[in-house]
Amino acid sequence: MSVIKGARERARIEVTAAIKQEASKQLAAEGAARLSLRAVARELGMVSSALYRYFPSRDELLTALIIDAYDAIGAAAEQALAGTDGEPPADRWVAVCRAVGAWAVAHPHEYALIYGSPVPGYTAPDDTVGPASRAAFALITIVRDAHRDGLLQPPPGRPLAAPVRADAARLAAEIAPELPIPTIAAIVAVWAQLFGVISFEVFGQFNRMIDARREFLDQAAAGLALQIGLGAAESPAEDTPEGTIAATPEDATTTIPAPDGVLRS
Amino acid sequence: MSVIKGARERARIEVTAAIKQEASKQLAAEGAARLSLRAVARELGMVSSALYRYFPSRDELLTALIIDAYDAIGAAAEQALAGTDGEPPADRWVAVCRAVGAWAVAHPHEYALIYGSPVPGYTAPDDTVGPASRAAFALITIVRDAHRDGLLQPPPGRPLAAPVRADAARLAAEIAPELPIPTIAAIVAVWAQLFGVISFEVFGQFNRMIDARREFLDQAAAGLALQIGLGAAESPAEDTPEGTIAATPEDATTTIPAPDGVLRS
DNA sequence: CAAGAAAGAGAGCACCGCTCTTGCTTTTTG
DNA sequence: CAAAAAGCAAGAGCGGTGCTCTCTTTCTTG
Repeated sequence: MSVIKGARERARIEVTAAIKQEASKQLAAEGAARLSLRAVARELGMVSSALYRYFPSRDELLTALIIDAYDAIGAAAEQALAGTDGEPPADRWVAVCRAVGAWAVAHPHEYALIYGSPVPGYTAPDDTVGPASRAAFALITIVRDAHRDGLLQPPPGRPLAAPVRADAARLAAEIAPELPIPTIAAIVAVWAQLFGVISFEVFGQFNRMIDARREFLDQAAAGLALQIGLGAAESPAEDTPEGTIAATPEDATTTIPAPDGVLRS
Repeated sequence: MSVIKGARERARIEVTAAIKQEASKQLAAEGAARLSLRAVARELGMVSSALYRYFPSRDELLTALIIDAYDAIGAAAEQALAGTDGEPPADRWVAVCRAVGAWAVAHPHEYALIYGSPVPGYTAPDDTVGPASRAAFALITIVRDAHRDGLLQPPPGRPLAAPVRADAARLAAEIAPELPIPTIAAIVAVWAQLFGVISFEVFGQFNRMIDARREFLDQAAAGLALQIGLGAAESPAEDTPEGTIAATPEDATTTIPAPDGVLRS
């Protein structure tokens, strides 16, 4: 099936990739609102109508970029996860949260595309749900591992209301049957909350409030771990040595271009 | 100063209001992306260029709508707060969170305008910061009251990293000097987390996961209260009677129009 | 009342997404 | 192998957008 079929097919693949790449470039530079089919075509030296041979509409192009973005943030999460195999669950959790946050800050427009405001009522095409859950699965893996190793405490807080419990039970059956129901509910809540913090950071809601963005996210992530029951290890003094958490070297390119117009969102 | 100055001035005020109202209507119906100056002008029976006598650009119009939205969600929070005077802090907290969430669900496009994705790097014009903080102040009021009444516990979790502590201390001096620094930091984190949950709900990220939206938000809100140190009252059994929290009658119009195109965001 | 400021109307510019038709090339098929 | 089919680029064009400029009318004010 995956044999090369001929010059035409190969060309199609290449052109499609080029379009996606140029679109991705413009997305990163200017944001989804300013992404223009005509501009992409112009940059590629083709006429705009030719582009419709490859993507039936602008929305379809953006959907492709959405999938890429989900994949990228998922890959960032998985990569961070992979580097933390033996560590205590809370540390692994914070590491993955930090990786996700760093990706978001480094790719604000892509992040906005997937965790910003879509048209409400829009249900994502099924192609997106797979890539979309990669990041979530990375976090779930930590919890499952902790559970396997007997390091998972029950989440704090009042018992679940019945409908929430029902939802969580259904979810548990799908993704992690061995985990306690309250833990599942806590994961979902904490997952949303993590993206609340990241969104506020990326979207500038912390602007005149928090300067120490990285440290703040770490702090919040640690709090979220606690909420799931990924308690600090037995020796809380050793838990998170300041130097490790608060000052990682790879600061990289967190500066954002800061375009002109506000909105058009 | 506020004396009426003449027919012209009065007309200007009225026309400005009419424009804002029509724009608001289109925003609610179609979303910010589809809000068009020309359409607003058309609906008002004027020509599009005339509209520029009142708003110098589309962005300015949207900024006005942003302020309105902040005011509306702030008013919703304050109104919910006002009805909970004698109640235990955790209950008040949940009530305000629920009011904010209900407003967001009822006005998804307006919510997206203020808590969705702006252009990153955009710093809001100073006109917006006042209205923007109304909702936050409502939540802070609960914490201050709890503190005054001796009902505030220190927030759980590890001690603050130094830079976070510095940010929180600066914030504390501005808004609530009597509160402990860790509490301030916890409020900021929890505030962001709350909007994470609400955003996931409004933007459909919970779509195939959580059906019991309202109960889930209550559950999450209760957890957030815990994180601030607004512990459950002394009698945890009486804490949140199922009927009160889980099933409020006013379900109202939570249905979202669900437009066609996905994105254009 | 006349000068000046404010407001509306209209034309026009440079974009946008998208469609349709027209030629040309590659692939498939009789 | 030639003919038919399918894929592709190009161009023109449609209706829409935000925004600017000029011209005329209307109201305010010295």
